[in-house]
Amino acid sequence: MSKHGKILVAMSGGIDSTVTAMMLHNEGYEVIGITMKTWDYATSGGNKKETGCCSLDSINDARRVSVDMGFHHFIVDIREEFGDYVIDNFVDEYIAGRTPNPCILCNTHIKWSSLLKRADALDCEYIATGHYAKIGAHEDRLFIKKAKDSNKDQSYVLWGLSQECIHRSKFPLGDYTKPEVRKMCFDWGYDDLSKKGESYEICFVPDNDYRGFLKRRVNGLKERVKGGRFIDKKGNELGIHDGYPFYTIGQRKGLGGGFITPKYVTEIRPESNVVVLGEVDDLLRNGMNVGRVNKMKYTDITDGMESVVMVRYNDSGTLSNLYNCSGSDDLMRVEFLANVRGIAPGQSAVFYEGDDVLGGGIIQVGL
RNA sequence: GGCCCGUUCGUCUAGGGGUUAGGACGCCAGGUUUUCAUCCUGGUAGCAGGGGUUCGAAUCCCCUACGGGCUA
Repeated sequence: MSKHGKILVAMSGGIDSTVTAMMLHNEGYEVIGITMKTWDYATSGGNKKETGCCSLDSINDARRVSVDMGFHHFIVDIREEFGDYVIDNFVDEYIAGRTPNPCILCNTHIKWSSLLKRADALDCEYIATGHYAKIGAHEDRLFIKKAKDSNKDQSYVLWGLSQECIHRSKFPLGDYTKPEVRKMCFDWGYDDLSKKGESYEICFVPDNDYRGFLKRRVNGLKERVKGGRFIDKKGNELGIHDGYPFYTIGQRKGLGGGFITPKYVTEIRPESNVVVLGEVDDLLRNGMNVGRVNKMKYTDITDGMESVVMVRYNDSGTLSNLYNCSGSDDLMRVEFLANVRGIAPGQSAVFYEGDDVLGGGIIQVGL
């Protein structure tokens, strides 16, 4: 039998997950591929693109690669829980005037739990994914660390993983750069795959038009919210917009012209269907409240602890002090040491200590 | 009814005889990006209309149209 036992690998059919599976196979694991069906792609058309987690033709691609490499392959249908949890939350958040990150919600509440459930059923101790991230240890705790390839680092999207999830996860790509992964893919004979581009749509919004998705999903939404007002911070009307759910804090494009400087969305008021526009500097905040905090490296974060905090994917991070909020153990206040632009409620905040993830949460409000 | 001033990309504007008519905002297209965004690069587009003067007119002159200001 295999040297290390069985491991369940989440496969999308793209470069990253394919190389992950091959690496583990070469290390002596018995690889079992698994692909999640999160959404009904039947009507989406034949778009051949890879994405970080799920893609349109992922199921067919993943199955083909698995069969080719001699792995068992399973498909898990999680459409029901995915729809109930991720998609409903996605819609509710926009209706509430916030900006959700469905991929993170899926990671922390759907993907890992259903993978682990399958791992148990298939007698696998570990699951593996193609995320660019590493795992570190501190005393008896494990935590996520930034990947070797800082350009591809995906530790940000993993802040919500529980200790149990991390203990049973492996991220083989964390020690490699994307070019190295591409080369491995090529060297192992998958030259077509190695040249594949990447795509970035939300898996359940294949045309990349989340506004259109919301309109189709929520009956009467388009008519109900259209004709709202753009105003400036003094209350002067600047124009008419399509409806508050179709904007996000910090957004610049799609606001119409006629201004001398670029305008940005600085505030969204769902109750009055008003979107406030302002200058770049109007987006600056010196702190924020973060809810649903998951602590990772340490069991506790002491008040005033320094951390570099990311407020969006690909944000370079800002040195900050962290404070607990009395009365709630999953609510924290972050004070930035330099002003930060575009704090969007609903997005994730992730706290770093060097490369190590201290924890993260959902932004409630900028201060 | 006399006498002045103004009209340049969709918008705000630079330019006052030889410019590929420059910039900003918008828009479009690429790039970055497992969310939404930001950001970077590139592109589209204009001299109100008609006559003159000149080798040459966005620029000088005249008329027309449309906007502002003193005066009967």
